[in-house]
Amino acid sequence: MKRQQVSPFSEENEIITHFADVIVPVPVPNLYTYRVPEKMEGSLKVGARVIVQFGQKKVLTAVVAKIHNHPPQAYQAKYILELLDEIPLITQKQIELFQWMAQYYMCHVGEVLNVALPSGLKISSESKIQLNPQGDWEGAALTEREMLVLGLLQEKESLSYQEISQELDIKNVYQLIKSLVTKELILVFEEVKEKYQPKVVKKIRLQRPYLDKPILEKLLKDLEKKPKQSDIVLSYLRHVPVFRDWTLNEMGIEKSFFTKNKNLSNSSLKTLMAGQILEEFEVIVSRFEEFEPEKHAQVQLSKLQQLAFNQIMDNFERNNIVLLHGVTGSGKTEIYIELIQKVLQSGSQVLFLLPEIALTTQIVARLKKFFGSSMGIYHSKFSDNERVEVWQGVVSGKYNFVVGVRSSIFLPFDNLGLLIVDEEHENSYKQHDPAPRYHARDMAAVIAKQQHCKVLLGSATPSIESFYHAQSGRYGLVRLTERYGNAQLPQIELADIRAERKAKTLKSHFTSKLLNAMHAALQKGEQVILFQNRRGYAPYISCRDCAWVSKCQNCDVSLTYHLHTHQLVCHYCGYQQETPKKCPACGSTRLETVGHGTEKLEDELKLLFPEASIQRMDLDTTRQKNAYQKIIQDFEEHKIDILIGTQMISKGLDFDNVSLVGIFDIDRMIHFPDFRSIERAFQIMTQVSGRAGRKDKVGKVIIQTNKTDQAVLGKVIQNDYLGIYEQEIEEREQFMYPPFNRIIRLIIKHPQQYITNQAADELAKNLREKLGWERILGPEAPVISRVRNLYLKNILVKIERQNINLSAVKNFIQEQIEEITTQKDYRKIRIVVDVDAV
DNA sequence: AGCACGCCGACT
DNA sequence: GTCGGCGTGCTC
Repeated sequence: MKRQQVSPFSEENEIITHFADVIVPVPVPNLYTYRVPEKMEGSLKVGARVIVQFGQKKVLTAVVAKIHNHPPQAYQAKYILELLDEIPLITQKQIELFQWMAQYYMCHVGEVLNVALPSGLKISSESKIQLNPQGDWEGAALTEREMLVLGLLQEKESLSYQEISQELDIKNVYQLIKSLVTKELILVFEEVKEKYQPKVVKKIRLQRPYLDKPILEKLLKDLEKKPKQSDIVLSYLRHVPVFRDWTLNEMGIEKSFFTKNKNLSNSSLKTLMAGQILEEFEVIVSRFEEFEPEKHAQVQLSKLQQLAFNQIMDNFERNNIVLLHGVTGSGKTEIYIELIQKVLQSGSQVLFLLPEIALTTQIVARLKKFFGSSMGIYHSKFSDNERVEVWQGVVSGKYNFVVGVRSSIFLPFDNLGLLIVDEEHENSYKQHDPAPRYHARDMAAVIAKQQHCKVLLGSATPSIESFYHAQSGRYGLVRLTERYGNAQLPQIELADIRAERKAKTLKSHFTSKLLNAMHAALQKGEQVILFQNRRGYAPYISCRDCAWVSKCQNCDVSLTYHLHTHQLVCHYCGYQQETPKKCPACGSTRLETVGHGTEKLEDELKLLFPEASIQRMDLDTTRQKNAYQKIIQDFEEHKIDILIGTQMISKGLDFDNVSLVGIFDIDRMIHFPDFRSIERAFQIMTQVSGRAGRKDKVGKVIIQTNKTDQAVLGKVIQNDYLGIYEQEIEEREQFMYPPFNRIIRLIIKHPQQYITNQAADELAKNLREKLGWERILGPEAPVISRVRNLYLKNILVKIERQNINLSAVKNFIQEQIEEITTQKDYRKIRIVVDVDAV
C-alpha cells in the first residue's frame, strides 16, 4: 500500500527527532542531551541503559532520564550509540530517587548512579593502543621510550594506558602516545567491556527426527551392536523419559551428566553427536540454586508476638513508619516473617534490610525455609554477576522479596509494600565513602513515601533519633519487652578492675570475678563469649627506656602489633612493617606491647584455660570466604568453648548454650569524644549481652570496668533503654544535635597541616557570617587528625528541622566550598560533605 | 573523574 | 631549541 503524496508540511509526515537527557556515571552536575537515532525511535525508554560517547575518548553506559523533542541550542548533540535494554532496568521512580539523593546528600547524580548500579551493569571503555599495520618505523626518528612502546606492542597485541605507564614507569603517557599517533606508528582504539556474563550450561538432547517412536526404537535396535553408544542413549532415556512425554526432550540433560560419569564413554558421546543423533545446545541458567520453601514452614507466634503483630498492623493504619522495639531474643524475626508473607500474598514486593555483619547464613537459612528461591539475596560477598541476576530478577518479577544490605535500597522495585530495616540503630547503614553518603534507614523512609509502602524499623536498642520520632507520634511504636518462650534476660554484673588491681587479684586483663565465672561455666559444659572491640595483639608497642611508640608514617595513629604475622599494622591506611627488634629511637631491646586486642586475649586465655578450645573471630580471622561461617558452625556444634571477638559477634547470632558473656575495654568506648558515644556503648553492651542465655537458661554477663559508678553501666544492668533515652534526648536538645537539628559535616583535607588549618578557618568564618555563630561548630581536628598523609579538620553545620530553607543552606555551603577551593593556594584541598553524618 | 590543551622550566 | 611537567577547563 503506497502512501499518496502528502504535503511535506503536513503533520503526518513530519519527522520528529527525539533527544534523550541521560545520566552519565561521572561526577558532573548536569544531565547530558543526546540525539536518539531513528532506529531507536519507539524502543528507547526512560530507564534504559544506553552507550554514549562522552568527551573525545570515553565510551560509557548512561541511563535515560528523560525523552523530549527540544534540540539543544548551544551545541550539536551526539547520537546515542547503542541501546542496551529494550526493557528498562531502571524505573522512573528510581531516576527520581537518584536525583533526590544527589540533591539531599550534596553530590552529583552520576555518583549516585555509580553506587546504585552493580558494576556488572556498567560498561566503560578503556583506551588501548595497537601497532599501525601501515606504520613505517624504519626511517622514523624515535625516542628511547617510543622504541620501548613499539617493542612491547610486538610482543602483545594491544596495551592499555595503564599497562604502558606501569611497564615504562612513567606517569604521563599521553604525550608519548600522541607523538606515536602523529608519526602514524600506532592506532588508538576503545575497548568496550560488557561485564555481566550470564551463566551458560551445555546440554544434550535427542535430535528432532528421533522424537518419533518407530525411529527411536529402530535406533535402539541398531545400537545393540554398539554397547557404549547404547549405554549413553539408554541412560539419556532413563533420565529424560521422552517415550512418556516428548516435550521433555526440549530441556534435555546437562552435558556434564555424561562427561562426569566414568561408566559412559566420552568418545561415544561425540560419535553420537557427530552422527546427528544427539545434539548439544546451551541454556542460560541462574547462578542461584533453586530452593523450594519447606512445605510445613509456618511461624507460630507466641501470645506476645501475636499482640505485637496486631499492634504493628494497627499502627500501619495511621503511620507509614513503625518502630518495633523488642528486647534481644524477643523473636522479632518471626513477626517479620509473618508480615512478609502477608504482604507477599497481597501481591506487593518486600525488601528486608540487614546490616552487613548480621546478614549471616543463620538468618538467610531461616528465611529460605519460608520463601525458598523466590527470595533474592543482595550482599557484598556476592559476585557482580550474581548481583546483576538479583537486579534482573527484581525487574522480571522472579524476586518479590529481597533480603539485603544497605545498597539493596537501589534495587528496581516498583511495587514495594513493605520495607523492613532490622537493627535500625546500626551505623553501617550509613555509607561513608564514596558519595552519596546516604543512610539506608532514612532512604527507606523516602522510598516508602514515594512508593506508598510501609516501613518497619526493628531494634532492641533503637537509635535516639528513631525513638524520638516514635515518641513524638511521627512513627508508630510497638514494644516487646519480654524474651520469647521462657527465656529470661541475662543477669548483668560489673567487675571492678581498679579494686582488683589494688587487691592484686587481677590477672593481666582478667578480673578474678570474670575468671571464676568462666571456670564455672566451662565446668558445666557451657560456652563463653568474650567481647573485645579491638583486633590485633596490642594497640602499640613502646620502648621501656625512651618511651618511643610505634606510629604510622602516613596517619596520626599508633601501629597495632599483630602477633601471628609479627607485623605492625596501621588500621587506617593498611600500612605494614616488620616489628623492629630494637627501639628505632634509642636502640634499646626493651620493647613491650601496651594494651590488649583480641589476639592478646586469645594468647593469655590459652595459658589460663589450657583445656578449653578457644577461637578468635575478628576481621583477621574471617577474611577468607567461608571462615566466618565455619567459626559459627564450629561454635554451634560446641567444638569451641570460648569465642572471643570484636563487634562481629554482637549481631544476628543466636546460640543456645552460651551462659556467660564477658565484656572488655568498654570504658574506652564510653569516653570516646563524640556526642553519640554513650548511645553506642549502651547499644553494643546490650547487643553483646543478648548473646547470653536462651531457652530456659538465664545467662550471665560480666562487664569489666575501671569506674563502676558510670550511669550508662547502671542502665545496661537494668536494661533501661528508656532511661538512656531520656538522658540522651535531653542532651541532644540542649546542644542542638539530631534529632532536633540536622548535621552536615565538612571534612577539609590537605597534605600540609597549615593549609588545612587556614582553609578550614576561612571556610568556618565565611559560613558563620551568614549562618550565624551557633550553627557552626569548629573547625576541630578529628581524633585521628592525619590519615594517608592528609591533615584533616572538621566543621559541623547544624541546621534546624523547621522554618529554614534547607536547600538554600546547602547551596550556600556549596558556594562557600567553591569559594575556598578555587583559590590558588587551596587548589589541592579536598572537602568532603557528609549530610546527616554519624 | 578523565582527558586535552596550553603555558613554563631543565635538558639533549 | 624541545621534552615533559602541571594547571585549567570541558565533557551533550
